[in-house]
Amino acid sequence: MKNVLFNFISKYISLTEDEKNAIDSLDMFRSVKKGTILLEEGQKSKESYFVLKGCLRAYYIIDGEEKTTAFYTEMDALTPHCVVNKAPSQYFISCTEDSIILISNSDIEVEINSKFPKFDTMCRMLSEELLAKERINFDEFKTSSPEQRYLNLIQKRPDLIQRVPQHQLASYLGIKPQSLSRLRARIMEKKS
Amino acid sequence: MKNVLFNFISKYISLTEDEKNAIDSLDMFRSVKKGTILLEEGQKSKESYFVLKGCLRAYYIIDGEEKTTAFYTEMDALTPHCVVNKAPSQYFISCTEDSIILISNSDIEVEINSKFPKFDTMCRMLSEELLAKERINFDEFKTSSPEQRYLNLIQKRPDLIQRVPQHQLASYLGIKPQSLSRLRARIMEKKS
DNA sequence: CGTATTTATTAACTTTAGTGAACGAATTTT
DNA sequence: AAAATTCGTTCACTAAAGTTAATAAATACG
Repeated sequence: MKNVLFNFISKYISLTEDEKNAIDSLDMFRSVKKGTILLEEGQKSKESYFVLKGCLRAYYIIDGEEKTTAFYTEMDALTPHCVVNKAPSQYFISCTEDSIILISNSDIEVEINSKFPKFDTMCRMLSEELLAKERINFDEFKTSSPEQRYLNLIQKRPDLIQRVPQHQLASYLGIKPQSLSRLRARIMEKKS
Repeated sequence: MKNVLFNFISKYISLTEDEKNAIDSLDMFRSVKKGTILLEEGQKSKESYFVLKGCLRAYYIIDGEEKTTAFYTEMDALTPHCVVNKAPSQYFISCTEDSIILISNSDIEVEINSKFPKFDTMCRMLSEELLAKERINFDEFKTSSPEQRYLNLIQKRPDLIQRVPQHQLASYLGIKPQSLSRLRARIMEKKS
């Protein structure tokens, strides 16, 4: 698992042995059981997550209903809004599978970043990249119908359709579970 | 206008006179006329933009139709996907008003960032902030109906409704111009 | 200035999503 | 193992968005 992390980092910066040891000594790896809630609405957390194995889900509870807005899987990084904003979280984050994740604390990050400016650069590159990706994603969502979004998801993240319950996928696609069922039936119809 | 920029920067880092002069000497301020296209589909640009005054619009052309996905106004920063990705742009960026903007080049940014690590930190903070905001925005979009999105826009960016043509707003809200017209009529109906 | 084009609205009709309810299947709880 | 809950699908119905077309208003252009 350590190597998975170092491989990921090496896409952005190169690390010396010293730096690798520094990261190692932070002891950020965590095994979390399916169903564990990492962040709750109203909480002021300072934790960011990096998924090495498994799947995290972000969801709101609006009028008593769960609204899933994001899934984070292998190699996905997530800094919740409340960490950046220093305000109570508006959403929950839970594990949809037994997962191995990296948890970092923003206070420690500040320390590390000032000790190793390289990390600052890496974080900058990573969040610029994630921002660009997020925008493209949003654009695709805006410019397509629920059916197109579903077909697009099959192409881009086929694993999600297997590993995540249908009703969570539905709100991820911005629709109700019944509509997703219907839409899937419609697609099957067309194929035959 | 210079002061507007320095005020913005001061939210993230503090600058010495030397650093201010360094920025100044880059001569990045540009006046652009309404209608100017800053980035075209297929282009490999290295330019990022910061809006001091005016409004930029990002749009795709899909099946011959313009699909507006974003507006950038005063104090908004924008690094197009193609700059991060080093790939041809999928969308256009144009000025919807006479504007004063800052144009920076990614090659120069790399230089500046290595000379003044502070800038690296600022860029990291800025893009982390923008990423968190973008996600919240996307979440709101996903979890609400076109009508709610429109009402939300009135609250959050009332200026846009004034300064931007209706049909561009429509695709920004993920719907057709006719639907926006109808939806507006429906809201008026309810109020009375 | 008048003409052409673009923009916004309205209407009729079609398609698709939301809603509430019912049902069996799967999963969890006891 | 039985009971309870959750999940996915289907159905009938309602509400809202897409589509096509017509028209009026605003804007741009020669």
